[in-house]
Amino acid sequence: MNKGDHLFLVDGSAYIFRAYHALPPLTRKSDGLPVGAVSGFCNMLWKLVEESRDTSVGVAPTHFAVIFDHSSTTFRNELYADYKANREAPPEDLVPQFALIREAVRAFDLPCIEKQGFEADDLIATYTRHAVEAGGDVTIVSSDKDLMQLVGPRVILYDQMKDKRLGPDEVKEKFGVHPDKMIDLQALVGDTSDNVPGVPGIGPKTAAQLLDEYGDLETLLERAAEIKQNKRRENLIAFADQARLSKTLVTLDQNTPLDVPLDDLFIHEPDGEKLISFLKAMEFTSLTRRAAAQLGTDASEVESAAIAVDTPARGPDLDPAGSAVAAPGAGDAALPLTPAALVESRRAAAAASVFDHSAYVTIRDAATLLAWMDEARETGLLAFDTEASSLSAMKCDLVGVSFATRAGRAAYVPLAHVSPSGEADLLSDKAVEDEIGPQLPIDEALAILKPVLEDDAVLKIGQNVKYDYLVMRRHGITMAPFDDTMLISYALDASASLAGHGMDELSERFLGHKPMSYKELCGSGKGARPIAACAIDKVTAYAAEDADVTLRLWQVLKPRLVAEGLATVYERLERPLVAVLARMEERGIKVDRQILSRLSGRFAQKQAGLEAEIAEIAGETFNPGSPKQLGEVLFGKLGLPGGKKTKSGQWSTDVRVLEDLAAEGHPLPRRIVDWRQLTKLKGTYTDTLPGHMDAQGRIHTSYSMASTTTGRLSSSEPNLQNIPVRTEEGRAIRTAFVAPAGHSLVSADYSQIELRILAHIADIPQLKEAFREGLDIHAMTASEMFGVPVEGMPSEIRRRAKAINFGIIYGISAFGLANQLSIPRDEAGTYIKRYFERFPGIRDYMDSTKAFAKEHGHVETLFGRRVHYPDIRSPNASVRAFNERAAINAPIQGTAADIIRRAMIRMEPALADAGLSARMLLQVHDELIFEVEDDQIDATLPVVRRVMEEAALPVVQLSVPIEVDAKAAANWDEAH
DNA sequence: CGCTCCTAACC
DNA sequence: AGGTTAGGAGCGA
Repeated sequence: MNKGDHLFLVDGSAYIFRAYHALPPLTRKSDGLPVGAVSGFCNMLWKLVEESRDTSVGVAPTHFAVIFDHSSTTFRNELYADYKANREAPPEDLVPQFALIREAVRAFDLPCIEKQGFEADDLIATYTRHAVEAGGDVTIVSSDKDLMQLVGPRVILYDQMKDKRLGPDEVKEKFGVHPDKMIDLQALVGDTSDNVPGVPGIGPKTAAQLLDEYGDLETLLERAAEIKQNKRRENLIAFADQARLSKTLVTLDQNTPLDVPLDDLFIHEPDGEKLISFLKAMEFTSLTRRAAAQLGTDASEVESAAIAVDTPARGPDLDPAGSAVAAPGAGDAALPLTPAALVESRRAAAAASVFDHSAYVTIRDAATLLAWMDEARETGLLAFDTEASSLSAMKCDLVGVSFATRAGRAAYVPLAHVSPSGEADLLSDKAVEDEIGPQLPIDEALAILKPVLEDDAVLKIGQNVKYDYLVMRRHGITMAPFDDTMLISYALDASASLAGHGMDELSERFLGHKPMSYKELCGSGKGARPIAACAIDKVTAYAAEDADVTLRLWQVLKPRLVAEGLATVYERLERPLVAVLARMEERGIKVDRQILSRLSGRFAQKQAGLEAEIAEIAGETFNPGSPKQLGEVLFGKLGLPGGKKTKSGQWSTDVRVLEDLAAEGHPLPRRIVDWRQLTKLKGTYTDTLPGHMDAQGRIHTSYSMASTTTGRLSSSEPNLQNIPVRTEEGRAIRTAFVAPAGHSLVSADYSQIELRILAHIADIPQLKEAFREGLDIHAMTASEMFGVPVEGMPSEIRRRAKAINFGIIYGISAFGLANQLSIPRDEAGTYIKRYFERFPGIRDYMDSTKAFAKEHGHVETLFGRRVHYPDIRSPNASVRAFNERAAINAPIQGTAADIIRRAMIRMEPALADAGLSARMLLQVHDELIFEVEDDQIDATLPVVRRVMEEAALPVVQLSVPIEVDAKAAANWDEAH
């Protein structure tokens, strides 16, 4: 190659996929051979060759090569096993075309280059380097951003589809960095399609900005501590090595050994006959005609080539019917069936999962649905998932259901899909059916599903079953029995550092597979469409995949319960609660709209008054809701002494700061505090709750069983576990929670449950004694610590002791206690020391819990619930300390959570046995709320109290009494 | 539009 | 200081 020569390098593999996806699927030759991608490839290549002859556009090539990936594993996999790990297997009908495409390149008389163990990109990089060193120019035909790093004064990238040429300036414009910084940029951003990790939270824009500021990746990583934004700084520090690894992954190898030297890529005149004969064999008539005309060959005189195609035999891991994950019974039978062996075989099988969307079935008639239900009866298993119009189980409409009977075998039944064109109202039913195909009438489909969903002999498997359970209940079906993969995962792996138990996450973790996302299906933001208006074949792929994933997750996770000794936790504390919570959510609690609206009005008035005063005092109108603006007014304009700063360096304006300022006599902070409280009450409660009411005036919260680490429930949409109680104005909101005529609300709450549990677990004689005698526990603590008699104790002393008691439960620190009591840290330290002297059992408990957690990586409640704290071994002292405190708290908080769960599970049968109609509505961690017929109140209270007080029995007999206060009243405020 | 930060409601 | 959910501000894509 000489100066002035021009090398064209075609990224053949990228070309193939573009050709495949650009063309309608399943283009076949007359004998059935799929050739769609070959056709697209030939057309693109032909066009490229034609264009490149036209010297008016660019420089005509003197050298030319088409370069392919050879194998899926390269040297990069040695650096990083997961490289390209989430690449899906190529579509089935594309596989036989790979060989044909290489044939095509040869027919064009062009060099066809690939090399074992190297990616096409590395070969391209190496040829590019050789060409540039020889003084030539290079055009790389590809749009892959991985190749941008090669762009330079003599090297451009050509996107043939878009007819765009990218030189250094265009790269800079597109990515914000020059090509020589592309590698650093890619290392930061990562690449999901190649599974290059990058740094989380850094996208192309941020990366470009950071590189612009710091110059290059290494400098950036070294100086990461200077970055202002919290999350960004932490990620850059935590993932620095990951960024460096990413950099080596994305850096192309320019020194690949070449089997074909650069000079051999010299172009020569194509052999017309060879090309025409190939094109004829492929039955590409129009391209044959064009090529014949251009090359001056008479196509009719050329014999069609004999093309031998080997369709590779499908390996077992490509079998969509799913030997990938063994069906229970079949694949497992040969194993020694110890729990651990079963777990291991399932884990290995699941990790090798292959998903094939094209194997999923859309069911549009009764006969097919019946046949699937027969299959479920045979296997005794049915993974089941409902698709509905929203995430709110109590409000949504059913759109379709999907299920799987074994790994890889899954189907979707569309039930209420509408026209994607969005003209549902204008179209007749007939027109809709013509557009989207027939759907089983919803009643007919549910009638077929019902006997199986209610069949004792068929285990239903779901992910977050409570949702599906509720949706089906609203259609008259009560699912049973069932397993819930989310709850199994929660019982197994509840952890502070591992994120969650959502299906996508579990799938990636256990199956190594990223399922189609809801966004991918329906879009997001403005472009989002309801699932009912999405193309049914896409919904089939999505929904059936969910059922398939759920089934496979169950196969991996369920055996772990026994192997890890958590079956009891799952079966006694998790699974039975699903239906209990579902019924509570279904019932909802009655709310008086009038009371809320009156409160809103009152709050609004006060709020307006305060706003006027605030503006008056500040001498300007500003938004008191903006901590930023408020900080400027208080500490800038008014020059008040600023105290704390927040993590991001702003002045803190939280209650504590404002209260302190108010104590110093300035009128503004007090009003801000009041304004904030009113705004909170109004915005979060009185204004918002009415929007959650149904036509009957009831609010149905949704409980999450798997979103806390400790075993507590959480409540959302709306959160009914944080309804105000502390202040009088806040409590007024509780008066709006009422019972219907002839009924009252009963509130029953455990008294000091966590402290009692602490007294039991840590075995503290004085505490246990005090609880047995029914003494004031905080006063007793104060008396022990400060030597003050309980009689006539100043309230401040008791307050401090109370804070310490709570602090102990929270895994006390001098810092935290000092903060809570607004006292110096050394004083708080002295308190803690004295506490430990008085109650040495507490220190022993804390030390042994920490030691246990460090050794095992988890702690346990009295009922065996496990909470994992892997980070308790962190080298970072503050991370470690945080995990230690959490590990101390978890057995206490978690045991309390277990106890109330047990009470809830036993409550309904106990009430029924007593012939009572009381209905459990809400749970607020240590409190249960019921709706009770007025004439049954006296009979109900003792039953409720007894079930709650005896909930730990017979598994655990606490050495302190458990006490429950229960009261009936017209509204929640008075009952509490 | 979506994310982070700050604040605040609860046990 | 342990465990949560929610709303508004502010910012960047």
